[in-house]
Parts: sequence; C-alpha cells; structure tokens
Amino acid sequence: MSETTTKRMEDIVALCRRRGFIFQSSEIYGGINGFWDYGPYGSELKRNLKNAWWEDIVHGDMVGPTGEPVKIVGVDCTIIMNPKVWEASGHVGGFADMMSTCRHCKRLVRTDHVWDMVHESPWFAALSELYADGVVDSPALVRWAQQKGKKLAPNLALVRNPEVTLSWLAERMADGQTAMGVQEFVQHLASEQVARDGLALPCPHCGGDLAEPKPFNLMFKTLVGAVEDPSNIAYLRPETAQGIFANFDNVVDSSRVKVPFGIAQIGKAFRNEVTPRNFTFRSREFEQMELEFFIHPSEAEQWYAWWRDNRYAWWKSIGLAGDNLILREHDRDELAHYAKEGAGTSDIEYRFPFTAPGFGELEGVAHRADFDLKAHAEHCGKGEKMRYFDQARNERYFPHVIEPSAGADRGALALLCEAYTPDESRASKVFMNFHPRVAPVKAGIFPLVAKDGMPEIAEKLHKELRRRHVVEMDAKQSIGKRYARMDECGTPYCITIDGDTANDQAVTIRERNTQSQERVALDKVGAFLDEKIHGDS
RNA sequence: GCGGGUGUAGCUCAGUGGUAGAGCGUCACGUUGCCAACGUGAAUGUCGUCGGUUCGAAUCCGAUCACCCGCUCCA
Repeated sequence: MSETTTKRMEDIVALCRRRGFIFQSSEIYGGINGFWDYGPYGSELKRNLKNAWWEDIVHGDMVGPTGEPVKIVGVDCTIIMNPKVWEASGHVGGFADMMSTCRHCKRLVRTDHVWDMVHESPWFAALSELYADGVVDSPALVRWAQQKGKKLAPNLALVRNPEVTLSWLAERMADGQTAMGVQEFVQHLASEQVARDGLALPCPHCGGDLAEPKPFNLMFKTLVGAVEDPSNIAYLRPETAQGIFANFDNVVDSSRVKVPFGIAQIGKAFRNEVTPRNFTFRSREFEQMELEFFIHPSEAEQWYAWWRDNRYAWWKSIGLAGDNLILREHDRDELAHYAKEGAGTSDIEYRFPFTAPGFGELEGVAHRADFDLKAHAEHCGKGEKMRYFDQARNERYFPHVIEPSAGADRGALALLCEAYTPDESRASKVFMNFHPRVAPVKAGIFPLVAKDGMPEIAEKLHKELRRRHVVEMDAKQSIGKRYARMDECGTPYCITIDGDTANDQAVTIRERNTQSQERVALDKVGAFLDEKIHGDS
C-alpha cells in the first residue's frame, strides 16, 4: 500500500470524527475494539442509505427478467432467536465448534473437518499411494519428503525431520499387533514427538501439527432469562437472513405473495471477529440490508444474473459511480457450502483506501439454492410438509433463493471514501461529494449578512423546507466560512438570501461541486431540491 | 492470534525530569454585501489508562487499552 492511500484513509477517519460522522464507541472509556457509533451527520448518511435501499427494494417498481413486476415485502425480526435456528443454518454444531490452530502455518481449522480436508489434500493422496499395499517403504518416503513433500506439505513432520518420524513409525510396525490404517499411518508421519505428545492431527493445509482443539465460535452468546444456566444460552444473530427463512411460511400464509417474490430486512447482526479491522469495515456489531428472493429452481440462472446486475447498478446510482466499484464473479472453489452447485455467487466490491489496489466486499449476491428452507424444514420436524405449493405450476417444491446481502456500514463507509475529494483551491481543502440522495444535509440556508431583514426571510424559508428536507440554517460569521463548512459535510446546495431577495423574491443557490450559483425564485426552492434529490439527474 | 508503528486541546503539532503550550477550529460580541475576511473576548486537557521509580513524571520503566500497517481469520 502506498503512503498516499494510507494517508488518505487517516484523513477520512479524521474528517469523520471532526465533522460528526463516526466516533469510536464508548470513547471516553478508551473505546472498545470493533464497535463504532454514528454521530449526527453519520446517522443521517447511514439512514439515507438504508432508506434508499428500502424504498428501491421494497417500495420500488422494478420489472424482473420475466417482464413481471418484482414483488417484495419486508420483515423486521428479532436479534435473539431460538438457538435451533443456528443449528439448522450451520452456524453452530451443538453449541460450540472445536477449532484447532496450526502451530506452523497458524491457520484455524474446524476440528471436525480436519480429516475430511486432509483426505482432499494433495499430500494425503500422494502418501496414501505410497502406503497402498500396507507396507512401509522408508526409502520411498524419504525421497518423497525431500522432493514433492517440500512443496505439498512443508510442515509435515516427515518433511521437517524424516529420521525421527520414521523411527517412531518403525517402532509401531515392529509392535505389529494390529493392522495400521492409512489414517494412522499419516498421523505417524505428522508426529515428531510421539512419546511426549502422542499422535498429532495434521494441518490439512501444510501438514504441520494442530494445537489442542479449543471451542471457537464467532457468535456472541447471551442468556435468556435471569437464571444462569447452560440451557438458557442464546445467540445474537450473526446474519439477518435466518429470520427471513424462519418466517418464510408466516409470510406466505399471511401476505398473499407467490413465487417469485422476495422478503427484505434491514437490521443489526453480530460477529465476534478475531480481528476487527479497517475502521468500520469489519466491526463486531454491524447492520445488514438483506433480501432473500424466492424463485422456482428452474429460473435460478436468470434471476441470479438479473439481481447481480441490478444490485451493481443500484450502488452506482447512489454515488459509487466511479471505477472504484466492481462486480466480481466468484470462482467455483471459493463458493460457500450452500452455493457449490448453484447458479453462482458474485461480490460487489469497492476499492477502499485500505484495500487498494485490491477491493473489499460491499454486497454479496448468491444463489443459495434451497439450502436454508430445506434445513429449517428438517430441523423443525415438519420436513416435506413445508414444501411450497405453487398453484400455477401445480407443483410442490422448496423454492430456491437468490440472496443479495449488503452491509449498511460498509456501504456508508464506501460512500464516505468515494465522496472524500481533496481540493486545495477551496477553503476547506476538501469536500464531500455525496449524491444528493444520501447527503446528510440537503441544503444550507444563509442570509448573506445578518441584517436588513435577510435573517427573517431565511428563517421563514428554513421553516418551510425543513418539513420535507434536512436543511440547516446558519446566520453566523462570513458567507465563505459557512460555505466551507457545508463543503466538508457534503451538503450539495447552499441557499443564500441576499439584499435583492426582499425585492425580487429570489435566492442564489450554490452548487457544491462546481461552486457555481444560479438564481431561483423563493417559491421554487422546494421543487428545486426535490428535483435534485429524487430526479434522474 | 503473530510482528511493526502510533497515542499531549476538536484538528495539526511543540514540549526529553521542575507552573501543560502554539496555530487552526469552536463559542460570544462587534463588523460584514458571495467562498474558512477583520477586531475584541471566552471556553476547551484524567498528556490513552493503570501501576512503578523519583522530593517531583507528559517526559524514565512495566503492564494494559485503542487505533494504523503487514500476516492470520472471516464458518
């Protein structure tokens, strides 16, 4: 990362703090890692982003790939749900996943997945071949360790210290009471100190030995009810999606929707991240804007492509129009467990100053197939009875899901980064180039000077406009200073009442980016703002 | 979790063992005639926190917290 981009992120963070966009949570007590508060302007910005999403997704008038209007309804689910929800979703197996850290490559692996992963690894395949007939061929093993093994499993005990490892293996063979399976054979090859530590569990990635398994779960735990008892454990949701899936039947039964349709939700989610990083980008408490769009399985491809393109265009429309925004189709091997066989997964990514020249995820669009609805059907015990009945097709099925899942905080952060525009020529040295739709303040209202009836006219205009728009009136200090302040918080328009206003009933409106001014009739100012904020331009 | 860096007013920083400072910003009053004008005045600090050394610590030592950077992690 270059110094200029690092520097720039620091400047953005400083501006966020200085102008009241984002503060560290509980800062007066030294803060808390991974939690952030939004100040006056920041909360407006984030609210504008969420409102824009909700208006366009839930209240929008989109036409889908089939030519039909796109039907979407909203829900607002609880943060704490029945813990079984998270068993069904795969977020928790029992109550805690055991995780092991590799002592060599430091990677974290789910302990119950270790052998599955080892069996899929190329170095395991090579070693099982060498043990195909159940005979230990030491010279062949040493040869492998000195050549291929160095690349495939650099931290395997056999590779690091063949003599010692093979001597333990020889001891085991000499003992020879029971036959040795290939798994135990490999464990021997992964163990350097058998007498002291016993047989090691090999790291699937590098062959190194895995440390003692520890319970590890990224979900926050809490207790429901005042009694402290393990049976009362519940979790703060790590994603909002499951509330939607768990309510699928409720929504279908109560709101006359039929497939294809969507259920949308905006809400907080919590992940106890190992390392919160990069300002608000990876927080432990964050807000998601999630849509689960339910479709007939045969239409997955076209709806997936449609939503992917639609969501990409949406982010562009609210101000991420530059080439910092990209749409990236996932490779097959990085797909989540629920999406392996699907139509695909894409990320909409933004080039943040701290990821540059790389990109960070803003929104994922995934074809989750029927993974979630099926899982909940199985876990709640209703099973096949929960299949959706499609009247038009006269068919029962679990609908497939296209999930556009966006981060509200990441979105707000991307808007802040994109808007941040250094400009040495102006007093503030920087202005925030927000799209009028998301700008925290739409207009500043200024009497050019605080006399000759100008403040009174400004006050009257302020009273009128504030019913429909977030506007700020300021009569103090020089006009240049007031413009500069508005530049720094990204207010797109400044309305100035001057000495002529009383006579011609008109004001000047200064546009933030160009600093140009136009004269607008006093009674047309509201319409002017409407047009700029909601119009196409 | 590992390694490196940083921490003094809202911001940028000065202050290397002896009374916590400057500029900018903020606020008030005056002035004002379209881009941080000017004058006068004012407020603002657990020197990140806790502990130790010392007659005395922003300064030296230890721990800790937070942020930034590089790994790791993100099911």
